[in-house]
Amino acid sequence: MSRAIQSVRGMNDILPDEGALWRTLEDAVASVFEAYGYDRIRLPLLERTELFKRAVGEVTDIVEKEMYTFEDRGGDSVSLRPEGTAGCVRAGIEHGLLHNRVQRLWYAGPMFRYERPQKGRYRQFHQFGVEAFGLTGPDVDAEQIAMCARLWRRLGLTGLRLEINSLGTPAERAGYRDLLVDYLRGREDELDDDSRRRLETNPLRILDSKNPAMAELLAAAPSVLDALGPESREHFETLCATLDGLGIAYRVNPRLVRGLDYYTRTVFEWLTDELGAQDAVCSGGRYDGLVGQLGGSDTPAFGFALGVERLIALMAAQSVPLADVSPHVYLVYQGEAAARTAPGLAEDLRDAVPGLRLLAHAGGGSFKSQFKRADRSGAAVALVLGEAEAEAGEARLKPLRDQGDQETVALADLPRRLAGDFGLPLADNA
RNA sequence: GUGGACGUAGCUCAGUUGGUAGAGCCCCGGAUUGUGAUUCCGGUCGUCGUGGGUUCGAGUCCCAUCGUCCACCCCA
Repeated sequence: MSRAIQSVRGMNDILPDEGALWRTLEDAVASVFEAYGYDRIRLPLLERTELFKRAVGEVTDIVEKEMYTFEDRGGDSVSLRPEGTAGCVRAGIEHGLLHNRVQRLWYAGPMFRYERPQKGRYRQFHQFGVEAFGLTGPDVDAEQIAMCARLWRRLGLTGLRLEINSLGTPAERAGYRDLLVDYLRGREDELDDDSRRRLETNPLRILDSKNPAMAELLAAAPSVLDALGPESREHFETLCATLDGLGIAYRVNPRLVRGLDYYTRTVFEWLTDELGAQDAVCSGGRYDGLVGQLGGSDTPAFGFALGVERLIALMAAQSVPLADVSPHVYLVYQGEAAARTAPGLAEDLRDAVPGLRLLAHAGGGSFKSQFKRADRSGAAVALVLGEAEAEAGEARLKPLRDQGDQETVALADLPRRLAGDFGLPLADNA
């Protein structure tokens, strides 16, 4: 026997056990996003490395040490996407989707980052992403935050906290950066090693350091919000007022910064304290400069991404109600006559009752083990077609979940009976 | 990349100062029971993550390696 091959580290199989969880989330996301008029776009997993360098930022950790980058056979440097916005903007520019018009898009799929795996953090992970282009005002900012809130309600999730902040225009942000660096330089001996390193590379990220020893130092640091110009300030204040009007609670966190370089003005994060260290399930913000930076005409934009594995974990932790994906009917058949009629019967029932989930299985072994299998399938009822029933043109119907009495039903009556039992419509010609 | 914990049957785990591998669940077969539940009996599955070393003898000690988990870091 040869050695079994394992999956690549940090790349997880999503087993059927989790099917209902994923399905519930996918359905909710699609319907909520569509309710706001967002259209789905499907994007490649692989892009030119240059795209991410320009979009995400050359000196970010993501680009410097977390991308799966390699040369393809033609010698071009390509990378597995570490996030979705860059590819979405690239596609929008390439196909003229963003030119002089408003565009609302969403996408879903796996992202790749070479990190050390831990709870809520994997090398292949999944995101739902939303991007709106061509809208300057804080109303889109509020719209997308409201979409998130609606999704939480729709899923039945509770305890998610919203934090918001504004980073200002690139110029304001740069000015603030200098202010912050000056402040921290003056206290360099109080900084921990990580912060001292980031002073050179990405000073804003020092603000969300988890080291409690830094808390006092950072509390006294200058705030981005004070560095905002009048227009950025008004944008932020209008956003806050809109959220108030919508009844969406939030906390202004002037130390909330994002790891990607392209954000301008509004940034936000939805946090939970039920998932350990990886506590952000959703985050995003405004990126008015990115489209121009990637070669398109200047176009304001706002977007966010949901971490699917984290939301799934939260849904499981909160025992949220799930879509039922188990079969309605488990059809067991045994004997020659039954074997002839059962496959046709199964097809006819699926035709006659659209939406009916029917699993058909040729019976081997005793009916006892048949019923066990039927039970395990999660089906609501067993439909038993033995030799005698097949001859007589009927079947035995037996509830599985609570052991009720079985009854005999004529095959001709089955469609109406099953449709009624499961609240499904009958096909027009049935 | 750094630190810590852990890797024994499909799953959850036990395995005592080193003496040739166990339980429960699951699964399969049977008995009982007028249903597939309960109860009872029987049965299958492991080169104890992998490779070295110490020893008469290692799941148990040592080294290496791979993997998992948690935290840092990073971020969804």
